[in-house]
Amino acid sequence: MSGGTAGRRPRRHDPERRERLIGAALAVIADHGVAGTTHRRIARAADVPLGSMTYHFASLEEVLAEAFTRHADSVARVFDERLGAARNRAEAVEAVSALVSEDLLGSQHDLVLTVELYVAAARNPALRAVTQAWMARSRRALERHFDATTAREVDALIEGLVLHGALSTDPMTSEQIRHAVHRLLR
Amino acid sequence: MSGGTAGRRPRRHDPERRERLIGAALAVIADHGVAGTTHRRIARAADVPLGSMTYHFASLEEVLAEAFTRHADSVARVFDERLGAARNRAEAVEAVSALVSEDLLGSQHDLVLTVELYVAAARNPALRAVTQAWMARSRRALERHFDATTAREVDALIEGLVLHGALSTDPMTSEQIRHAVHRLLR
DNA sequence: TGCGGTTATGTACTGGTGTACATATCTTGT
DNA sequence: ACAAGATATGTACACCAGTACATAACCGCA
Repeated sequence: MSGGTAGRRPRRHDPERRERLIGAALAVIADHGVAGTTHRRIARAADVPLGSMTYHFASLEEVLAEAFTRHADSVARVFDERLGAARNRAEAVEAVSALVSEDLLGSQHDLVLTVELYVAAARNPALRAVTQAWMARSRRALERHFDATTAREVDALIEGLVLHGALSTDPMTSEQIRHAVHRLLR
Repeated sequence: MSGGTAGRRPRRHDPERRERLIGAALAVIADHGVAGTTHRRIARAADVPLGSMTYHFASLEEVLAEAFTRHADSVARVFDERLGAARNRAEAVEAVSALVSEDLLGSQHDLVLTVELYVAAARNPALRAVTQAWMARSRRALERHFDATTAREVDALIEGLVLHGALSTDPMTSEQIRHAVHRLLR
């Protein structure tokens, strides 16, 4: 209908295209998984020609690394904010509950990205560095309110609750999550 | 050296080849991830010709489904045994600790397989059924000793401890794991 | 023993992939 | 205004994947 034998498409002035591409990559990963993420799919999602990918990124691995780095950063920022706002231990416990049920479990998009990152990191050293930096940052945020041992344990519980929520057809309610967090930290 | 222009290789009588292929598939998944799992790689790992794959399985998806089903079964069996042997709540708590630090975190092979299953399940309904049956079975085993709410919470904690252990360069010790489990179940 | 169907094997085919690269067009600094 | 370099675009190529299928060898059974 619209295209047919489309001629050369008009060149677009598009600074920050690289950033847009990273965003498109995250969308594709969320939709199709790392396994289903290709140069062509990302390009289509961002509405740019294939060649634009190879111009802006040296390899597909580089795209993935940048995309996951951005994802981890954005989740970590929320983590920091939630816990930074807490003024005492009770508020911190509440912050963790809210973090899990509202932020982490709230968006199926982010949920899937996180799990995809986990498995990709298991095999890619660059991505493993990303997850480790992220874990360290989370723990540091938790240690503003809890001792090191406790921080580590809560971190593991959070991880489990998230994963459980991502996979179960019958995910836990906010109340159940709050109950679990309180129970560990009581 | 050995092959050159190898002629037709002698046909082998090999009942249970199908089962062997499933085992080979698990090895390949552990080594290369689901993304890096191909008919050819599995065939090479099991030392059978490519055509044998398409004879025994209708599709690669079918191979994955059968492989993960076997994996989940074998992990669930250990789960059942550990908790079945516990005679009271204290022993059950100890069983969970041992389960995590010895069985679940013991083998890098199984660990990787589990994470790979998680992400594959996020996108493949057949595999999602596998994980859900597995989750249900775990919870049932836990409910032999704990009420439903507690069972669910422990299940999540286990999941988190395992994932944490799979990704961290600095995994928790058996003592730390025991401490975390006791803390939730105290 | 011979026959039928099950199992095994090699190979061809189509499609999609990452990447390289020649070309075209724009922005920016002078 | 103009050159130079940065950015954009289309296309080609080599490679590897899943799958289909024709052929061959074997087992079990009458």
